[in-house]
Order: sequence, then C-alpha cells, then structure tokens
Amino acid sequence: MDSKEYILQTAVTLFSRQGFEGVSMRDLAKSVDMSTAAVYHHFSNKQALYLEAMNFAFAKQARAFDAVWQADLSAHEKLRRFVSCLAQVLTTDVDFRRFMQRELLDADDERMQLLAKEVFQEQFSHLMTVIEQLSETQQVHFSALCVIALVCDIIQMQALSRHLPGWQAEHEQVDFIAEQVLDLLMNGIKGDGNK
Amino acid sequence: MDSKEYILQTAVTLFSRQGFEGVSMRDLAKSVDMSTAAVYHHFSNKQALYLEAMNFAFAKQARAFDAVWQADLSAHEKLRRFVSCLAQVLTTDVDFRRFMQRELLDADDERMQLLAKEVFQEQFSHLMTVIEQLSETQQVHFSALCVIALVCDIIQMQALSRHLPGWQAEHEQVDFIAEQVLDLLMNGIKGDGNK
DNA sequence: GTCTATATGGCGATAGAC
DNA sequence: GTCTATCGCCATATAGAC
Repeated sequence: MDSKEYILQTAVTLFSRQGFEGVSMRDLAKSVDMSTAAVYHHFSNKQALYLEAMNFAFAKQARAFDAVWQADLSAHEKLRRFVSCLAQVLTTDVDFRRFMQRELLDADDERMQLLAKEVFQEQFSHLMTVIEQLSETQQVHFSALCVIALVCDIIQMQALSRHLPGWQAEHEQVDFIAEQVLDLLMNGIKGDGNK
Repeated sequence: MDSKEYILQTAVTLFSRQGFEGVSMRDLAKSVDMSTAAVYHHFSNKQALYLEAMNFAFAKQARAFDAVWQADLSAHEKLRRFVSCLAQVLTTDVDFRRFMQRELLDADDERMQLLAKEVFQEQFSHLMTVIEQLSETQQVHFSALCVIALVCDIIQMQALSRHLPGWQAEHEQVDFIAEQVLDLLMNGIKGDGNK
C-alpha cells in the first residue's frame, strides 16, 4: 500500500507547479497510471488530497535544519548555517519552494496558521535567539523575518533576475547566495567584509 | 466603449486573487454584469484577456516611481525613497502585488522576459546606479536584487508572520518597514543606526 | 455591443463488477 | 484496491438575432 504515498509524491509535484485549480483528478490519475476511481479510494475528495500533499511536502523538510542549531556553535556560525541550509533546501527542493510560495498566496487564515506552526515556528524561534545574541536591535522578530525573506525572495526571483542587467550565472549558486546574504546581514550594503 | 477597460479592471482583481485557472469566464462575466458572449466580443480568448489584464495592472504602476530618482537628491536619499515607494505600492495595490507574485510562479520564460523589460528594468537600473554610489561592492546586480527581495518578501509574508512569535501590529506599517529595511541595508543586522 | 441559446468537452465524484 | 462506465455540472467558445 505505498500507492498512497506514490500518489502524494506525484500530487506534490503537480500542485506545486500548477496549483490546486490547475491540476485535475484525471491529470493526477494519469500521472500515477491509475483510474480516478482508484485515486478516490485513497482520498475522500480533492481538497483532502491537497491538504495531505501539503503536509507531506512540508514534513519532508522538517528535519533538514537539525544540524543547524547545535549548542556548541557560535551565534555567528549558527546564522551562517541557517542561511546556507535554507538556500540549499529552497534551491534543491523546487516543489517545496513553489508549494510554499503558493500557500503564501492562496492559503486562508486557518491554513496560514498551520503553516506557521508546523513549518516555520521552530526554526523561527531558534533564529530569533541567535539574532538576540548577535545584535542589539529591539526588532528581533522583524530581523528574523528579514533573514528568511531575503533568502526566499532572492531564489524566487531568479527566473526574473536572469533577464535584468548585470546578471551572472554564479548568482544562482547556493554558496554564492549564502555568502552574499550573510555579508549583507553582518555589514549592510557596503559589504566591507571579505572583499 | 469603456466596457473593455471595466472588464480589464475587474479581471485584474479576480486573476490576482484566484489565478488564471481559478477564474472562469462566467465568473468574470457575472462580476461585470454581462454575458460571456459580450466578454468574448472584446477578447479573442481567455489567455489573451489574461495577458491584457497583466499589462493593464503593471502599466498603472509604471510611473509611481517617477519622483524617486530626481537628479538633485543624494544617493542615500534616493535609496530611501525607492524603498519607501516600493513598500507603499506593494502595500496599497494588493492586486498588483499578488499578480506579480503569481507571475513569478506561473510565467514561462517569455512572460518572465516581458515582466523584466516592462516592469522591472528601468527601476532596477536606477537602483544599481545608486548602489554603485553608496557601496564598494562588486556585486551591484545582486545587491539591487536584495533590496527588492527584502521589501517584497517582507510584505508577502505578513499574513504568515502574524502567527509567529514576537509579532507586533506596527510591523505591518509601511513607514516602519521602510525604516527598518533601510537600517538593515546601511548597517546590517546589528542595527546600530537610529536606535 | 449585447443578448439567448447551444455545441463540445472536461470536471469532481460515485456505482458496482472483479 | 483497482477497474469501467456514468451522472450531473461547469468550462471555453461560437452562432445568430437584435
């Protein structure tokens, strides 16, 4: 009975690329080489399938960050690892990234709350602790948000930035992104760091 | 014959909220109080209507940035105005923001090129010039991308960040966002600026 | 330019055999 | 657990009258 898992895996890919309305149960059934009736045997309706697919996609990434917050690292090193890990995950697992972006657009408040609790909250709390150690800012929540926003949107905008002046291929490499983001976070736009 | 414009205006709102697949020609026709046949009189098919709606939404914002790059301002002041203006536009015109996010997700390379040329390129070039004046970084393109990414994604993540620890209502005010982003850009995460 | 009516096909979901 | 067949509805798009 890993039909069900196979369906979920496939659904994640399809939903992340074409959205809820853009994927029909027929499309999905064809992709997993089954009849629609067989798919409906595993999920009560399309909405339920979508929610399970979402949880499935997010659960896979839950423990990608485990190595980041180890107690015996400096705050600076923790931040470096987090930024690097986030860039890595978002670049590698394109389905996850697109699913997340789509949820940010389409989710109602209830699903947004779920996303916050199940996917973000733990990492966000760790990140806030690290920022408190590194900075005197009173805007810890906002600073943490900035870190995540920077990494997410840089990767999200890659397909666009390719067509803007000054683009270079290395701008899309994970290590380059992580290094530049960290430099910006530590030194601001002046970038007097390692250059 | 401003039926056509009225249809476009309505289409922008619907498409930005529910996406291409989520809006039927019937929905749209009902929203503008016409028959679907009347809508089809103005647009050859749904795809063409979508593309015209996209151009319509983006054209409205083209000259929102006119006051930003005035020659007699300091580079720092230009940057401040750009960040503030961008935050203002994205907060005020929710349809525009969502449409842009959706295009970043759904557009193929051709539409991405259009988006780059018609919407971003001019502002992006100005922004790169300003960054060159403010900074010694060799990564001007990347830094410019960071500025835009920061503002866009902070606003995009507001609905989520509401459910994360440490959130405060003032985090969603345009002036607060602009001020904090500028501080981060100039001083990094330490935020030793005006605090 | 707008309508009513309709052609044609895809949609979510179910019934019932195996 | 999977299939074929089908229900009832909604989709895009068009024909032709006014």
